[in-house]
Amino acid sequence: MNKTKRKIFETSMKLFAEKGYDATSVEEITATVGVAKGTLYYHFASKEEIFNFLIEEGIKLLQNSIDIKTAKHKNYIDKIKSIVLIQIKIVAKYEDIITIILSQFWGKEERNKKCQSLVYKYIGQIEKIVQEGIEKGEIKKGDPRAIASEIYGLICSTLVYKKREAPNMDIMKLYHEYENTLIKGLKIK
Amino acid sequence: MNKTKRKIFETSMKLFAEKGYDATSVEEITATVGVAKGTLYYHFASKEEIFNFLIEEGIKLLQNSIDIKTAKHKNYIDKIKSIVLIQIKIVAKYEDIITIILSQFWGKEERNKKCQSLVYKYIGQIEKIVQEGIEKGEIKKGDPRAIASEIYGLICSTLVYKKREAPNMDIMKLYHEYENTLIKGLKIK
DNA sequence: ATAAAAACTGAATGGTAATTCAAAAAATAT
DNA sequence: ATATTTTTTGAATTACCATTCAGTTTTTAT
Repeated sequence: MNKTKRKIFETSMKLFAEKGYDATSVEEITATVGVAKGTLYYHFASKEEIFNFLIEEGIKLLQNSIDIKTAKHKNYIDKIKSIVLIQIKIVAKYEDIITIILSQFWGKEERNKKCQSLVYKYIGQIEKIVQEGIEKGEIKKGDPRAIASEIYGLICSTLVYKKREAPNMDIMKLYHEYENTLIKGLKIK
Repeated sequence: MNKTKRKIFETSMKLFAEKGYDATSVEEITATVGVAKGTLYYHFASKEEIFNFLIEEGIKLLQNSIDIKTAKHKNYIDKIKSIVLIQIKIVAKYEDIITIILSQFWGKEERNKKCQSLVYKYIGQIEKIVQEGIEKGEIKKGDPRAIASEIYGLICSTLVYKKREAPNMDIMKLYHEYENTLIKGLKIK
């Protein structure tokens, strides 16, 4: 990706997270980057295209991490543990992109739906792991859909915690809290 | 509240939830209700005022329920249980208002900040209960802030679950899932 | 029935925003 | 050095949108 294009992309991400998609104008993006409006339209077909680009990047982050890390573990509780930990790490590192996903997930506009389908795909992946874990008798019986939503909800919990609490929260401490509550409940006996 | 005013309020709520605040025009609100634009401005000073009204209503819903229900229980685990159950019920009943709170919580605009301060007040209330429960030795030791965020996060989990799964989800079934995971982890022993 | 207050109207105002495009500048190839 | 392609510019276009207000209709009180 071109240097200018990357700058436009990163600035958009920052502004979308701070002000929301609609409240961020193309004018403001280009003024912040220091280029003319036309330059943005040379690199991206529209404001919407920047958004789509962004969401795809964000979900890739989550999904790739899951694929790689969960494969390492044989035990299903360990797989879940690694998902929970990765989620916290991603929130800490890519706060802006996660903020955008969480704020744009709701609603029925085209933009929202794109976001939803990507998030659902992600939750589906968690669900599948939970499902298998239950089948193998490693995870306590329950509704995999509900459990997957609960695990995904920790992304929201973590971001709220971070925004409320501290810019430099203790990742491992938070992870152990989740391990002691939600994850403990998933274990058999 | 006047009949017309209520209609404007309810229509705004529905549209804000569906399309987001910025993407919903005053034109669209009044056209849906079937009144002239001026009527909206007779009842509300601005679009922003409708929003503030809405957020306050939403948080009152959560907060009043907590005040009433938690007071009924002496045991702290039971207090937490009742919060978790109320949250699910409120998401089921007032989906629109919760959608708006979850989508408008993020960001640094005036509107977002109003939302944040109200949500933080709500989480603070949960935190206080968790704190007391730990002090009395009824809840397992841990960071009350993290646990409170985790409990609040169940609102997000529930709404995601509802939007993904079913318009008429089984409230008690979902509650028992949360009871079996997160809440179980809070118990001593 | 009349006066006063409340509710409603919709055209006009002022502003902002996304997108286009013809021309200029910069980079690259010949 | 010249031609060609890529990148950048910013004024112009088109559209929409929140808010105002002078005037009208409806409701309420006397």
